[in-house]
Amino acid sequence: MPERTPRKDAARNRAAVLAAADTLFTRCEHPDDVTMADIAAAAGVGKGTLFRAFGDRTGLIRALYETRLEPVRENVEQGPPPLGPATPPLQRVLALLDAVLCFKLDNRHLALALEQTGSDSPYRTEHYERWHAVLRGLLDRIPGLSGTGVTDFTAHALLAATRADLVAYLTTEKGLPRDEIRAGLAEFAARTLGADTTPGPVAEG
Amino acid sequence: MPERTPRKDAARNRAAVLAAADTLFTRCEHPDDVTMADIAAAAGVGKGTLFRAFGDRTGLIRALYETRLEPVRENVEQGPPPLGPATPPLQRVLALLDAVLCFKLDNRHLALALEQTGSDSPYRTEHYERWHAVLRGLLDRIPGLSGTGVTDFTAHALLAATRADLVAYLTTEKGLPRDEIRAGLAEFAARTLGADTTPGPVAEG
DNA sequence: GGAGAAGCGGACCGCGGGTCCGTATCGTAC
DNA sequence: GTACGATACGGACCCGCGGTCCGCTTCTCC
Repeated sequence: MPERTPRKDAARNRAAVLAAADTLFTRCEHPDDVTMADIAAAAGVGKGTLFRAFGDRTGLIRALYETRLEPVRENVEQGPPPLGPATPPLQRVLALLDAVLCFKLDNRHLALALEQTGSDSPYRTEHYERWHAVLRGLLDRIPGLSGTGVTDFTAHALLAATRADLVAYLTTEKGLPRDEIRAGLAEFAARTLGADTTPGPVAEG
Repeated sequence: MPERTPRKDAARNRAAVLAAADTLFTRCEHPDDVTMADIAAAAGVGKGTLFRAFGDRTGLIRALYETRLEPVRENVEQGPPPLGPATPPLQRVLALLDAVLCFKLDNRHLALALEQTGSDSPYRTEHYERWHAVLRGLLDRIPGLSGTGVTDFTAHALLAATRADLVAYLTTEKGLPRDEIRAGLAEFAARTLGADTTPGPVAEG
């Protein structure tokens, strides 16, 4: 439990690996194209180092994902409206979903890599539990939804609409432009929340 | 294009492999536990036969999935209400979603295996396109939704709420009972469709 | 600067998907 | 029934990837 501080070279290498993995996942066509050996080589590091630092492939991807996600998390937890806590529930739900969607659009390959890490459910992650808890809490505060006991499922369902492979499919296969997907999600969410449909343009976070 | 009929032993082996794979996937804890060699052994067949018949692992899983799904498809396309075509759109959407959900509950491991076939998007399948097309067609006929141009996304989003890994997570990790999930999905769907919430009990198909 | 802990790296391993080809079986023509 | 080409069989084999191991290097602390 003393949580001793890591050695200098270890910290440097860890950062190098994350950076290398980031660029590799960004450039690649499909997450499987990026092997652990590739990442090690790109980081100028041995494979052992990489596994020592992150445990396994899933651990590395998770760490990278969390790192990238950090700014969004911060914005949600203590940022200004419309993402921050001062926003009224309904608008904040919409803002949050849009933020998650945009994140997945911007980090398509990384999110894909994370979600399709075969042996490990994408739902068993810290950040998913976090999003779900926040979303559920907001839904409970929306009139007409609270107390029905289905806010839990609703939160899951809304997040499911931002799944990385769905996003990848809509953009890559179907060629849908970014804003069309955002508008689709926004209207879908608004509808399930009982808000009237106001499809006005959305500002980028 | 002549599509010559397969040899008798080939047909027999194909059936044996499908049957073996079915029981193995049903029994297993996680889809990855079932290897191609396992399936071949259980079917009393060489690995070569298996790959000759189905191309690759994905092909085998897809074939098995489609086979299992066939009755549901038939019911939707030409069965009696509430799944069949005679049902008014809104109710039929609900019935269809419930049918898909029940299918995934009943074939959890198989659906999981299919959806997490790494290198191949679960959206690029015949049956997904089919469900989506049907659903979208129904949504277009529901007053208050048609013409908005978002029925396409809505159909995707509704189907996303039935994703196999979400279902697996809710049942296995969260321990939610079957009917609670069905009720959750039903209410969620009803809400997005603008129907008032009538959480009455649902009959099993 | 010396000792010991912490970290490094890349040869190595096991396993699983996919291939290959000599052999067995089937369908058909006679 | 038999002979023969086409088709399918099967399991030894290959390859690539995630993950491990251990002799060597580098850091840290006194």
